[in-house]
Amino acid sequence: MPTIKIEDLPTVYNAGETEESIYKFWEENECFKADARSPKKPYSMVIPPPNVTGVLHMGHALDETLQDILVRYHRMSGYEALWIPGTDHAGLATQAVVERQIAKEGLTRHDLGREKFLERTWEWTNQHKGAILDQMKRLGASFDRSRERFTFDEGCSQAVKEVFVKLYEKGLIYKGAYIVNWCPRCQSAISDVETEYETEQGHLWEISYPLKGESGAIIVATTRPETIFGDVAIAVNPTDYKYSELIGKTVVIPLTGREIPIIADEYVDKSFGTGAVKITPAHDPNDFEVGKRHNFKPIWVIDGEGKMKACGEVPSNLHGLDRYEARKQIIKMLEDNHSLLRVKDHEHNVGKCQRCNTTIEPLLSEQWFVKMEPLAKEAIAAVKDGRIKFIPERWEKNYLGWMENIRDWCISRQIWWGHQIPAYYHKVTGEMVVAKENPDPENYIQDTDCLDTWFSSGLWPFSTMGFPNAETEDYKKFYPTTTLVTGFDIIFFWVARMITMGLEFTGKAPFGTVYIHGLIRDEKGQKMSKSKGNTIDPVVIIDKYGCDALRFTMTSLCTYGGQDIKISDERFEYGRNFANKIWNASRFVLMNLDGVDNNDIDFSKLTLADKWILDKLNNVAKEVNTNIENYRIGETAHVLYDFFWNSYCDWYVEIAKVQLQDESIKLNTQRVLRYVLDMSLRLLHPIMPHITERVWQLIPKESEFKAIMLADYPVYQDALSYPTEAREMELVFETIKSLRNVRQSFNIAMSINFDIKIHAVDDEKPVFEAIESYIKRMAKVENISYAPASAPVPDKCATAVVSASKIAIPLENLIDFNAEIARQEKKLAKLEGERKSLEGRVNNPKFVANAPVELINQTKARIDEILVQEKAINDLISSLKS
RNA sequence: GGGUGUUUAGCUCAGUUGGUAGAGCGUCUCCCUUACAAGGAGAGGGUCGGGGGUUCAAGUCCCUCAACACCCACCA
Repeated sequence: MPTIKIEDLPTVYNAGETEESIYKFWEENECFKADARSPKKPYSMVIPPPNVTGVLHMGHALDETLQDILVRYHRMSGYEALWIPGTDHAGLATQAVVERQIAKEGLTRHDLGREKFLERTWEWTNQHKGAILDQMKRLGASFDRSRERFTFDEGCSQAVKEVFVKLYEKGLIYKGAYIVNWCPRCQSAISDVETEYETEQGHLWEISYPLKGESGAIIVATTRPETIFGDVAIAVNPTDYKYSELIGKTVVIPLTGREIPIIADEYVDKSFGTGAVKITPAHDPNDFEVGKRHNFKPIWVIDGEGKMKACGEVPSNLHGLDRYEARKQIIKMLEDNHSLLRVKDHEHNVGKCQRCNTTIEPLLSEQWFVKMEPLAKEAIAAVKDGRIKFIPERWEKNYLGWMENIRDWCISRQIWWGHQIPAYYHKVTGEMVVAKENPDPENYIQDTDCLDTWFSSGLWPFSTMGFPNAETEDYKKFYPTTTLVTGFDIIFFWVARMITMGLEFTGKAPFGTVYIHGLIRDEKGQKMSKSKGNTIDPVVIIDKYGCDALRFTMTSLCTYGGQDIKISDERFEYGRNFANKIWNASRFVLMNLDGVDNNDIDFSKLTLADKWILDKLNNVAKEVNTNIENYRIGETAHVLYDFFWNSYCDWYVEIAKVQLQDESIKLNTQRVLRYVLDMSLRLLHPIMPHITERVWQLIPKESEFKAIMLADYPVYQDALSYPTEAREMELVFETIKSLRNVRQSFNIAMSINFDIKIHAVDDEKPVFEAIESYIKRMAKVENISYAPASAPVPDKCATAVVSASKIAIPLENLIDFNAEIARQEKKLAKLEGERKSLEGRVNNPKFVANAPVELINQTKARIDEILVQEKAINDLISSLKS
């Protein structure tokens, strides 16, 4: 690396330039590559694979940042850290993209045929597969691209087949006709978790079904009159006296005249609508159940495109009509027929396809399912017995609640892009064989359906490690993974399925900890979405503020409780300013290092301030380690921010400027400055990787280290603990602060130096003498003289009370006595208030009896301290008044 | 209908076992002090949503009410 003159570095940190070159440096040196043969303890993680169709958004930025912090921290803490990246083939989403593309050529996938269409989709996928991971490089993600995987690659496909066949053989996968959530736009079944409910303003139509062979009718309420042709019965509650005489009778469906019976079923709610329900087993899940109980044959009247079926039950004028158009026509027909008695407004929940927001059509069809209950047992046990821990804990309840009421998982999708179901049918006999490979391609054809994308992502933690081969080096070294980091929105979709599949097929929980963070929202707390136009593009933020600024800001907004995070563009100024602070403080230190290339501090020469900052750093290191290990990442950011800015920059660096003037301690001060900077950078590195790496490489070193990201992470050391000195240092701070306070109160410019006289109590005098140089420099004091504590404060003085001593500042022509008296009285009132509340406590016998001794002594000591100060202030006030 | 979360300074939010309320931003003063004005120094600002309880002591534990947010289940 060419020699860089620190003085030539810009005074404003240039994030963009730095980040690109630093990331390249890491990649070129293969810093992210994990070694399966390493003797170090493993720390492993898999990325929640983003969709290949995906574009980087703020949710990724948060998720990837948190993962990267954990990986970098463990890598520096002596673990062999592996983070596997990859992407999800995203069945429906990707297929939709390619379909849109070929639509421009005027083609549908059916025009191309399955094979050609898949070719096109692979082509598209291969072009875009790496794109989102490339974007994630801008986040500084230290994942191992040499191990990059894809949920539809050869290895994952093998894993899927293995799992499918085994589950089938165990009887845990079955095929059957059930009501599924059908998306007429995607033209595929979707699972329960892919369905979202929205409240919609609809109508409740009351339709009269005349009784057969006698006068009278039964009135039925429905929200979906277009399903009328699929009715197989009218159901009433068996205990409903209104209808008891009608049960068993026959009614006639208006418009078609088909005859159906009136039956009794518990399912019917007497108080809703008219208390009578039409039963349409082919198009409603509850009706399907009722139909099954009463042995009715379902009648399909709506097809997979959401259009009225061209069948005998449906009047021919409606054939092929869209369901909503048909509804209008049917209502009109019923009106004409005088069968429609009433229309009421009715608010109800309508299921929507999560992907395209199309209203789903409950449709009876033949699909593949995974029987979840037997699998859920172990998945529940693993969380209950602590093999898997959720952070924060409350998600455990959420997970368990879902698992304990688990429903079978519809895994077949009527799409082409994805893992084709490994079931084969004999062309003639129709006999079905489930196997990894086609037993006889001459005579058998494969099931045309594909599997739900989440089926393959459910295997991700072990399919990426080589499964079904359990003998690969990666599998042996890195499986199971240590932590899984994700948002709560995919606990059911993904986390739950990885747990069930992992336990079933590897016998191990796929990860020990599930760290759930909040979701990113806009400044008003609304979900970010393209349609709302309230999205913030992480790349734009990175360009504007820098990646480290983005990471630091996000991290500092993470709470342990995993609250959602509201962000706006300006919030990132916080991280940018901090990065700039790091940059400039580092520049100062580097400019004053005179080439000092080691941290060999001479401990016999440490000053009070040196010991204080070392003690502080030591405690910060301890806190940071504990915090990260307990997933208190936001807290980590706060601790480091406070230490670096408020302790190191605002106090120690300022003090060091004084110490650097003193030749006898100059070198040691340089070493302390260097050491604390070095360690601070390491502590900050997991959160702000680029700037720390950049600065760290500028620090002169006796031997060339490769990178800060491979350096040791600082830990607490007993040898660096100076609690006594740390407390003594408080006197320095207190003195300087009160002098600054006086300066401000009397409007004395920083350019004007003043003299002070310290009325020191005996045991504090030597301490004041020891810290004179700090006081002079940092409070802009010219001369310091001393007087006995008992001596009266001279006239025309502003006074500061510090600890038990008084400091008098002669202000000749400047003093406004009344202002000074008011200032002191205000301070006195505050002290008195505190003292009284403390005295009330100490005088309470119950407090004395119950409170810890430590607290009692502490309280008493504080009261004594206040008394001393009060006396000092009172003396002052009376001398001012006279 | 069931569940979870939130309510603390003007704004956005921290606050680990109960022990004298914190940060960032914003506001007001002063300052280009030779790392940094994306900076430095200082100030002001809160009866911790309402009510009740436990305790010597409650932002923190218990009960209750209210408002908001979200999740699950779904009634034709």
